[in-house]
Amino acid sequence: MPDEDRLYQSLKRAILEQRLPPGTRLRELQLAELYGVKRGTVRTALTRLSQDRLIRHRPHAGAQVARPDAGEARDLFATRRILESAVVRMLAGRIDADGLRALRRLLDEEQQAYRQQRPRDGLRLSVQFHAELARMTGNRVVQDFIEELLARTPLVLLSAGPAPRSCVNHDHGAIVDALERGDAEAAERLMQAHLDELEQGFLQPSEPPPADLRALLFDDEEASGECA
Amino acid sequence: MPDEDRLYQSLKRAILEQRLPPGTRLRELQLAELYGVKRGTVRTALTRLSQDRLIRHRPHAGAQVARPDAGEARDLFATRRILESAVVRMLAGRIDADGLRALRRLLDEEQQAYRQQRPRDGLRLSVQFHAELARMTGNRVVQDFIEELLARTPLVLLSAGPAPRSCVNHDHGAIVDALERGDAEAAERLMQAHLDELEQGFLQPSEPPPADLRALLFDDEEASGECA
DNA sequence: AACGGCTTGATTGTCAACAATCGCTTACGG
DNA sequence: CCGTAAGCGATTGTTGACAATCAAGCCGTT
Repeated sequence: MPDEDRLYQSLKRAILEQRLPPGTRLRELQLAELYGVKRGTVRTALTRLSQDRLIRHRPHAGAQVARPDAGEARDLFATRRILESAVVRMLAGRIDADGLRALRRLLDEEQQAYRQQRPRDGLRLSVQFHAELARMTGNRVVQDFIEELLARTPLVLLSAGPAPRSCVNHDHGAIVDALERGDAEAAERLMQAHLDELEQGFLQPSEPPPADLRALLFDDEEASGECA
Repeated sequence: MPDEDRLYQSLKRAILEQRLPPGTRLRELQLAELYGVKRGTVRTALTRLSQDRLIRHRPHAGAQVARPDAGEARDLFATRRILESAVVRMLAGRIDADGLRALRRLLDEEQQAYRQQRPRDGLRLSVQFHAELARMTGNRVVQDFIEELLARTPLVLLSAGPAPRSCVNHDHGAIVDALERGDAEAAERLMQAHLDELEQGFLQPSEPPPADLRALLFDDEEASGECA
């Protein structure tokens, strides 16, 4: 079933890249036509996304991209602090030269993307940095949890304040330095501060009008958008 | 859709209570007849369980209860240590009298169940103790993660060694005492030790023959079984 | 003009029949 | 006797049609 997985991955990625704002209505027939699949396929993909808490699925009311409230945002960031602190604690000192090189390469690409006004790529690389840290622990369970939280993070950010968040001054570099020194405490502290900063980027709620889907969904390889 | 949720919850609970051994084949038609629902209903329930990693779903090969390997067992326990340490750290000193009373009541019931040779109830109450701790943090994200890990724990235990695990000498009481004293460090240490103990209950692998399902699934309110 | 009920269109949920695939048995040849 | 390949039964995957439900607009009454 490559069809269903394609759809699932595509929607998940669209949410992760902040192309699908919270509250966006997802109509089965519309998605089926857009992706050239049957409605049943759409249905199971939506079931899976619902289980991931990325969409809300109320009986007979259809599916819409999840719109987490402030409480969920708080809980989600608290959980990220717990898990990602543990990740850097595990990694400190134990990471090898190849790993450090890979992380620094991501850092470079990320900063370059932001400098060149490609904030979408920047966001993607920033997320990838966190995912890569989790992957390096070798703990698949932690990795899966963190990836789930990474996918939900754009939703809590966009639900809380309007637009282009996560253009924070990236202190990812300092974390890598601490990892290289084997300074677990500093790495933990820096990671927590980093996540605090991200969380504090909150603003007052707003209501973004859900636009047409086609442009949002089939943008997988395009770059566009500005960064405030 | 109460039907589909009923099935999902029932299967999940059967796995949690170790009534469904790892590797048990779950045939769609069979489940549909057992629960008096249509096959489509079974199908979406299985999709959800698969997303929870409680079952394995290979195309055209059907669904079976997940059979996690030793690596997954290690990762799962490591993750439980991370999350549940954080839970008791958050709770230490901040838990109120009502909370302490509720926990101690669970402890009593649990010990009583084991003393009265009702290991199934004991297991259920033991799991409930961990779930209750997570709930008390007020962090729904952490709570959901821990509940997912609790559901998967029986699978990694049964996949690694044969039968009636988790009849460990329960040191839950000491954890509650530390929480009452507000001794976060001790609570963390005790929780880690407790989980270590559980993990060390491993034995060599074995192959339990998947028996008939009806007896296993519709045992929701019955008590039976012995404890080695 | 405000209100309530009704009709209608759109959307989701359900179902049963059909198609595809897999594992196993069986038959055959070496 | 062993290995191999074809056939078969069982199981899963897919599809289109139908039923149920909801939201919105319309109409008539007060």
